[in-house]
Amino acid sequence: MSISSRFAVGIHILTLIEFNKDGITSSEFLASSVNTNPAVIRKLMGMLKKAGLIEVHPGIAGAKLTMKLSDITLFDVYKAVNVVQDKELFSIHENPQLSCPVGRNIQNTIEPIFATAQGAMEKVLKNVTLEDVMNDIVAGENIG
Amino acid sequence: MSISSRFAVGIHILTLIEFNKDGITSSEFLASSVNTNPAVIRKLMGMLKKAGLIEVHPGIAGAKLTMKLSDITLFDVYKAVNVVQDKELFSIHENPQLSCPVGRNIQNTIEPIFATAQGAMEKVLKNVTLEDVMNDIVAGENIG
DNA sequence: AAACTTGTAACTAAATTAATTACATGATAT
DNA sequence: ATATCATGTAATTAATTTAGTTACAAGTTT
Repeated sequence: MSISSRFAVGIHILTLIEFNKDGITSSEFLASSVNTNPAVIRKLMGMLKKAGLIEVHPGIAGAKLTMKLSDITLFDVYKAVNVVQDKELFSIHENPQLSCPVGRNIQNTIEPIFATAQGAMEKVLKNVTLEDVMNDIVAGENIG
Repeated sequence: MSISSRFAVGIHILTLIEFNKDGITSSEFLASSVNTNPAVIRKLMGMLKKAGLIEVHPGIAGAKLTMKLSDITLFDVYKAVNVVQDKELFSIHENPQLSCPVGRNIQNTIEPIFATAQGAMEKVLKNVTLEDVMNDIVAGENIG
């Protein structure tokens, strides 16, 4: 199964807020670019706000970033939108048979390997900032 | 969301087949160690067989590995049990608004980043063999 | 033929996702 | 102050996936 598109949409939201920084970026505006329902966007905005990435206020139209794009990594977004919990990218079967040598050791053996694999994936996300994403979008505009 | 425990169970199955190589490793035997239903195990056995990792025959009790543990990586198991498709660890929202600069570039921008992150995770799995897993299980037996 | 095994299909309950609708609450402009 | 518009949030839905369960056909052995 795949990691929720909340992550991709979260990146989209933050990038577009910056792209539209001189205008008002409402949930409806974002929803139209993402092509989804404004309520979906508002739920995500709530998560991004809770993580301290954006500033939004009830009744006041528009969201703003709280930091520079270069200070926000994809890992920050990934954590903000809650798509994968710590050490839970891979699930391990519960209650193996303890009277079996394999059954009683498999969890302890596998867990650190899975954690390492998850960590390697997350490290890539830590090394990409929203500024990198923005630059690529702008380049796509100029070349494509 | 998490990657299916089919992966962890697949590792369990293969390791136990080797551990019990002088005996007969039936789906019922495996199911009791994993603590699940034999039909679940047989379905996984079918996947492992299709991937060429084990040999099983209708009507004949027991499965055997087709290779040495040191020749099977966790990545092989991961692919065999079909838990994550190529370039699909992360899902990306479909149909963003093409009239928006961010909407029309976000997919192309994000895709390679996600592929890199997935690749980093999978690289870890490629660098661990079932022999490593077995050694850790044996060590757990001797120390723990 | 009886007993046992693998291979598979059909069905279930639980969990998650993404979308949708609805509405309370907050802010603002006329 | 009231109409208007935005955010915040809850409830509901359909679709998908998972893991388990039951059942049974087909192959093998004794």
